[in-house]
Parts: sequence; structure tokens; C-alpha cells
Amino acid sequence: MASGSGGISRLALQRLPTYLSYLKNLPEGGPPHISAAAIAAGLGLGEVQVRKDLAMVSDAGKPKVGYPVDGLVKDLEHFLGYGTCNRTVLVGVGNLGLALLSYSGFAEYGLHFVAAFDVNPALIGSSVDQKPILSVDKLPVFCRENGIQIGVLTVPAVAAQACCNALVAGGVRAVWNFAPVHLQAPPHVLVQRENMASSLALLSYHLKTQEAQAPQEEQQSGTAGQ
Amino acid sequence: MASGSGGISRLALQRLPTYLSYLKNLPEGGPPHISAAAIAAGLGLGEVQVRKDLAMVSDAGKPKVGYPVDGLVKDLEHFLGYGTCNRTVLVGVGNLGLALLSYSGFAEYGLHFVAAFDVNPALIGSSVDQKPILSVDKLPVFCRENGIQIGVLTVPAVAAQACCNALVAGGVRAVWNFAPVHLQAPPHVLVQRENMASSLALLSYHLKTQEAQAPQEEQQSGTAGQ
DNA sequence: CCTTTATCGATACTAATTTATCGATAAAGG
DNA sequence: CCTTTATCGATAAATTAGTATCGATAAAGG
Repeated sequence: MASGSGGISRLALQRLPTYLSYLKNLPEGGPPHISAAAIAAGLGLGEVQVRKDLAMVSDAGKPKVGYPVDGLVKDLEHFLGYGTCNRTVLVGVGNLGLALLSYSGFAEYGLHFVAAFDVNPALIGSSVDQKPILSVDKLPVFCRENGIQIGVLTVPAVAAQACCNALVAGGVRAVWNFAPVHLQAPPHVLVQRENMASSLALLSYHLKTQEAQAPQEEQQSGTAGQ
Repeated sequence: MASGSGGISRLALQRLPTYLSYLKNLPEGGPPHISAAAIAAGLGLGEVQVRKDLAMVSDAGKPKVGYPVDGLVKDLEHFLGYGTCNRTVLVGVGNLGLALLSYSGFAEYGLHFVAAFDVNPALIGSSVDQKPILSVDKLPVFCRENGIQIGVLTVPAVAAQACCNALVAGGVRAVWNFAPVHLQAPPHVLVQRENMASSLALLSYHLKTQEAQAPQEEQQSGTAGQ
């Protein structure tokens, strides 16, 4: 296991979980080693890029053999900080909030929901999957007392900055923001915006430009590889 | 309105919707013009970057005045292809699928859900917000007959490639994939993966590294700007 | 009408990221 | 034991993205 010299680039860091999930989903009885070329092919990436990314995380790669799958998984998880339990609260129990709250897969990434918060009195007092829904008034104190590290924001845009402030006041150091606004926060707090609109922009632009270029395409017999 | 010379970069394209939403959320009675510097400050970006991005989209910027807010909004929407109705289906009516299906905000981006698909017989036949839930067996035919352009995949990872193939067979040209797998598709079909794990990686890594560097921080009096 | 000022757009520069090349090495086969 | 081959890691080149500088211009004020 190696910690690459300087820091890892943001884009490389974002690719790491993709490798991780690819490796974890490899068929059970397969070979215990895998080459960078194989990973690259499976994920549609460049072979050299894969090697470079993995070099930041692990030094278990050996010529002629490749990387040991299990070892690489461990190295990735360790590098990303999965495994250490990050206590998390969710703010805003709407449709999306509920979906995230009841998704069990986040535990794999070390993310553990402890409680949820909302302003709606009809929700306060109830619970979702053992996780209580509390009033947002209690947010800063709760975070402070329970050592919360991550806050997930699924509130309307207008409420997002206030909720973010409450999280920061409670000592939270990472915010996952699903609201379509840019949030201000002190530098030691990482605000990661999950921007669905960005993805949609890519889709929409693709459709628009492709339409202009090839308006008569349509007879591809569904040849989707693999 | 200008179409920048070559193509726009992926990263720039992803920033455009951020500008758009920022402009749309500007207070009603405000000034009719805005400068690149003001936008940059509001979004935490570089002033020059904002100008360069906007130059790809619009040529309505004037010295001493800035950009006309309304005009810029129109140019952005036109460039991104919003406004043209993109008929969309959703596959996989689980928690997340439901949340997306009942979120009304997508219409703003030209995305209109026409129907949803699932394998669960208990769901098939019912509907969510006027949108019928049909059997996945009908997916290719339905897409073909209704001129569906976008498919949203909120199915389990194992089912994703098969559903993607069905969408492609139905003539869909853009897929928004929420499943944590890399999908194969012919080159004219854009597969955009919404990778929550990537965001989580950033958060987790930030917490891990910050913990190692400054384990004794904690007494910041919640000074969150704005 | 001329000067000043805010702000854009273009050009030049710098930094980051990706891709290509090449030598080194671990295993396999003769 | 030597040769061959697959594959890694490192260095170098190319591409791409981001930043700084500067002249040009539209409005405002004298």
C-alpha cells in the first residue's frame, strides 16, 4: 500500500470508487489477480490512467501478474477512508431525503445515518428505519453532542444556507449538498454539491447537438456490447 | 447569442446550469444587468472563467454594463437545449426512482417523464403523478412508438445493462444511469453516470486527511459567510 | 465633446490532466 | 539457466483547462 507522493487530483479521486465497485463486483470464482488493462477495458478508461490512479493507492502491482484483487480492494478502501465510521445526519425529509435515508448501501462507504431533521411537525417525532426525525432547531446541539461529521442537505434551495450554517455550528466538517445553490462555508468544511442539473446539461446538450448533426439516424439494431 | 468556435469542454458545460440557476434565482426587482465579476463572486469561481464560459453561449455582454440577465438566461437555455421537450422514461420504481419521478423540477430542464417501468407485478398497472408504471417487457416497443429520447435507470446494478440494452433497442439516445456500474452502449448513445460514490469519496477522503492533519480543531464559532 | 471608469473579449501564459513511450521485472517455457 | 512475454512504474510529450494581462468600448460625468 502506497500513499502517492503529493496529493491526489480531484478527478483521480473521483475515479477511485469506480475501480472499487468494479473490483468488488468481479465474479466470485475468478482469478485472484487482475491487470490494469483488464480494468481499463471494463470501465472504458485508458490503461495508463488506471495504472497511474492505482499507483496513488497501492504498490501491490507486479509485472506479468497484475494486482491482487483483494489487496487492491483493501488499499482503495483504506485510502478513501471507508471503514472508519462517519456519523451522518440528513436534513430535509422530502422525497429525495427519504430515498437516501432508506438506502442501505451507504454503509459500504462508511456513511452511517444517525438521525434526520425537518421543519414539518407532522414528521418530527416519527422515524425512518430506526433513525429518528427531529426538529431542525436541535440540529447544532445534536451534531455537537453526537460527534456528527457529515451533513446531507436535501432541503429546498432557500433553506440550504441556513441549514448549512447550523451544521457548521454543530462542528460538521463535510456537507453533501443536493440543493441547487452554492453554499458559503469556512474553509475547513468541505461542501460537495451533488449537481443533477450538470448531468442533465450533458444529456440535453448531447441530444441537441446530435439532433442537428444526424437527424435521420434511427435504424441501429440494438448492438449494445457485452 | 453565440456558438463558441470549436466545442465546449465537458467541465465548462457542467458549469453552465449553475450559472443558469444562479441567474434565475436572482431577486426579482434587481438590476436588469449583471457583471461577470458579480456572478463569479456569487458562485465562488474565477471572474475570467465566468467570462470565458459565457462567451461560449452568448455575445450579449457589453463593457461597463455586463450581461442582460434575461437575455443570458435565454441564451443558456437555448445552448443547453432546454425548452425542447425531451420525452423520458424511468426504469426501476424503487425509492430513488419514485423520488425522481415525483420531482416536478425536471421540466425546467426540458425533461418530461412519460412513463415508468418495473418488474414488480404489484406496481405494474398503477401510476405515479399521472405517469403509468408498465412492465419492462414493453420497454423497447414503448420507446420506439412514443419517440422516447432519454432513459433514466434507477434499477439494481445487475439489471442495469439489460435495461440499457432495451432502451437502446427502443431508439433512446441518452441514458442517465444511477446504477453503480459502467454500461456499454453504441457510440451515438450518451450514457451519463450519476455517481454518488464519487461525491462520497471526496467527502470521506476529506474527513480522513483532515483528521490526520488537524485532530484538535473544533472551536470554530460558526462563521459561515453571507 | 473630452475624460474617466467599469467591464468585456482576446491573446498570452501557466498549471493540471491525460496519453504515449520505454526500461525494468516477475513468471513461464524451452 | 537463458529467452520470451506480460505487465508494471517512471519519465516525457501532448493535450486540455484555468488564470493573468491588456487593449477596446460603452456609458457616465465634467
